[in-house]
Amino acid sequence: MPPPRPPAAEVRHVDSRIWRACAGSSVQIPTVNSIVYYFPQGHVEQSCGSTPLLSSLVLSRPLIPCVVSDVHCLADPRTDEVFIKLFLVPDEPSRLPNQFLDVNGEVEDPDKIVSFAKILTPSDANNGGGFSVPRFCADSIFPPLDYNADPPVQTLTVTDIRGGVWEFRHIYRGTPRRHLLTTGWNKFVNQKKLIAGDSVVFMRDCNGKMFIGVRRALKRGEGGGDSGRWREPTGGGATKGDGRGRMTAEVVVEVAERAAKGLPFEVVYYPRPGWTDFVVRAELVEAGLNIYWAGGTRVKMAVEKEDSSRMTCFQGTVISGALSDSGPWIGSPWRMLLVAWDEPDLENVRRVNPWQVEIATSLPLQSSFPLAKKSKFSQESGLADAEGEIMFPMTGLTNSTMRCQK
Amino acid sequence: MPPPRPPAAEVRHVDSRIWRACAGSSVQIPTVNSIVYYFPQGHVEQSCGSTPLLSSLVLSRPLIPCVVSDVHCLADPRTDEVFIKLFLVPDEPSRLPNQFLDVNGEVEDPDKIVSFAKILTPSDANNGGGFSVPRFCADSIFPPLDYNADPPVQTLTVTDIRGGVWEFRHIYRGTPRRHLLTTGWNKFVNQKKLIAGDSVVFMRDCNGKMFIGVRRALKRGEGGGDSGRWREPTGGGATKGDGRGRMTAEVVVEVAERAAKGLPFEVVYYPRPGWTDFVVRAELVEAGLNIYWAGGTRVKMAVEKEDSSRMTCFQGTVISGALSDSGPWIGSPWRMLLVAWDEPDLENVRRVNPWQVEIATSLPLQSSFPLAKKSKFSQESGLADAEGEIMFPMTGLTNSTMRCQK
DNA sequence: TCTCTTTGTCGGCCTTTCCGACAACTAGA
DNA sequence: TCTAGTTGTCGGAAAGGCCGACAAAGAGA
Repeated sequence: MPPPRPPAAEVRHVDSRIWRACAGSSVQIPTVNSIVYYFPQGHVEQSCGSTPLLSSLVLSRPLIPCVVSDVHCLADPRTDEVFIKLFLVPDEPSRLPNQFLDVNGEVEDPDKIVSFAKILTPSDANNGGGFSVPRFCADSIFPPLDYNADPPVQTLTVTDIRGGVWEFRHIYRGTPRRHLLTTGWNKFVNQKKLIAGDSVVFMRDCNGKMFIGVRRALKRGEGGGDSGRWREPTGGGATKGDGRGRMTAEVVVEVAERAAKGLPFEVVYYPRPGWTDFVVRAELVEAGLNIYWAGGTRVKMAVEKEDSSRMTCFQGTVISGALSDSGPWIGSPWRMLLVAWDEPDLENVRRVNPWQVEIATSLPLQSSFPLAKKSKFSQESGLADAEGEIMFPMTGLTNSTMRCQK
Repeated sequence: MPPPRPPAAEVRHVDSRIWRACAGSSVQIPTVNSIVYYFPQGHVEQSCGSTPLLSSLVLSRPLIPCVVSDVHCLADPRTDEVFIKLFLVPDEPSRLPNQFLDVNGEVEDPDKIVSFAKILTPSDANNGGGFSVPRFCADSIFPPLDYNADPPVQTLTVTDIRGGVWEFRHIYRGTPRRHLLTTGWNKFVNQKKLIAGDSVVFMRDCNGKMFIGVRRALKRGEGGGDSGRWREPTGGGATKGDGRGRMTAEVVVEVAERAAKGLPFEVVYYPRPGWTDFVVRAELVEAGLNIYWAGGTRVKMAVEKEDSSRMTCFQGTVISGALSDSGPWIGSPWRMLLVAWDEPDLENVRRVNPWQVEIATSLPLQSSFPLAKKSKFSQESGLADAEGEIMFPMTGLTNSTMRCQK
């Protein structure tokens, strides 16, 4: 087989199903012509550099209804990170068709892509060449092994987000038996410059063709707190930070100005775990704002457990829930809820958006929060505190199960 | 960079300059609309299987003038071997434009490709991963090394004939210092299934872009004699023979019949070292046939030294030189010359074509046979005896120098 | 809390490949 | 024939990578 081809230097358009699987099943892609709200305040949170100076016009419009005129699913040609570019036209909300694609929705997609993500352990990323394949991944994504063979082994041919083809030897061995990727894995790790804490996503489409994507872990300094259990404790050569995924303050100012003036504009969104989306489906926002968030209201929110790959539903109590009446953004609903979480780990994520939480019912939690509704909360499953610092990562195993703790 | 891509299964069209460098600088590509002679007798020599039975029509036309209507420079998708497909229309010779492309011609091509071929030693092909780079190759083809570094080292990015990209680490080290390819080389050898005796061709175009091609050594049983100094003495797993490059007797019969009837036809020619071309520029043939080859005429011919990569010019004396007056091909000029070579190694290549030799002058040999005229003899630099058996390989170093021995 | 399953990590060992040393060979004087 | 330069081959050494063993962590009872 021929050797590596030089990667195309330009940004690459990605199949939206592959894109969604790479971004994580919790990310939603707005559909063209749907109605959304753009929150310049949330946009500013994700900018890098000094806090931008915004005009009074922008500050007077904390949420701007828009029609989505186009959606580009893209991948960074250098890092393989997926991101999305939204083309938005400010508009008065009207009841046009308003829907989000939803990979976990009730409507079964015949072209559905199954996927599985795993955070790389140090053994996966650093040691001489192996990847421990979780059983569920081997069973649900990889082609069936011949377990009569000794040892059972196969070669996987997998396409990455740039169209590059990789081969991995998949073997089932050891005592106790486990699935491993050996030959070819090390090359992939080195080529993609993966380190412990990054994730890989294995995907399989309806034809059995396999794909692989990567998700970079958050870097130190880019978000608050240590972003993963395997992240290097200090940045001794492990920091790869480059500001990617952050827009400059200047760009945000320009975008917010255009939006406030009613001019068409574009925004780029990197589906980083822990980043709160600043373009949200109008329906969802309105539902959140129609609720009177009295102090003492019990709420729940789906997040990642810090030391786990599973999604967990935390509960808390609303302390206050009124529109901002001070600071630059008077009347803004952005992070209007102040919540006291039952879980002490969440103490520094007390300010959230109303559409990120759901009122906790007294019904059994499992049934009031079925798996099929996971996506309802997924787009805001990352949290940030009032300073926009990220508190914990969404490590995003796509096989994550939703469970609400008592 | 992305990993191996599966090779395209179809035959690949190749840039004619790359093609020429891979085939060896001694091979000429006829140009479209040029006049050539087709020799069915030479075509038969290269067929495999039983000797085909030819009609009296074919036998009565040992050389057929044709116009070249199209030329396809191609590469075998499996072996990377280059070959050429000629589309020929039988015609009476007329003085149309008649020229051959000539890479070594006097006219300097601004897009010229420089190339260097080397026969793989066992160390190059078998051992763990190294390739000894001849100094001339490193100096003339590779980008300049920084000899201040210790050791001087660079990574070469090289495109193969299928468009696949390979990387080789090029290092200058050891005592005494020499150029080596290390990392990446072994993968290339394994991928291309190269063995000692095969050749690789390094090329560089005017933009500095590098290419690599392979030339398979002749296999035992496919040609006469041992075809190389490093070829395995017996076929213990080393034989890769598959008849490739040989047409079946049936195909040759069909082609020859069409040609004799004046119908357009196609021929495929593999530029294997040692194979005599059976489609020859008309001008060259006519010049050869216009000479009266009296017994005793001293002639010289450029061939490969058996134990060397250099081209050498051998001398001999014509014993007889008349058109065939017996056998099936009455009146054929094919291999009409019987020569007694000064060099005993050539004893079993006594029958050659008139256009393969040149009358030896008494002038100093070097000056009567300048480098610029090498190509004049290049298309017949391989030899075959009366049975069409190949006597010695044209190992084809493209930097070969021409020297006539005393 | 106990047990069973899953999977992260380690040291051992085998394979690959990188290296300088040496010697064979060639070209030129 | 001699000499200087080039390059093929070898064995040692280092690195890479595959392996089972063990144990830690997690899930379910």
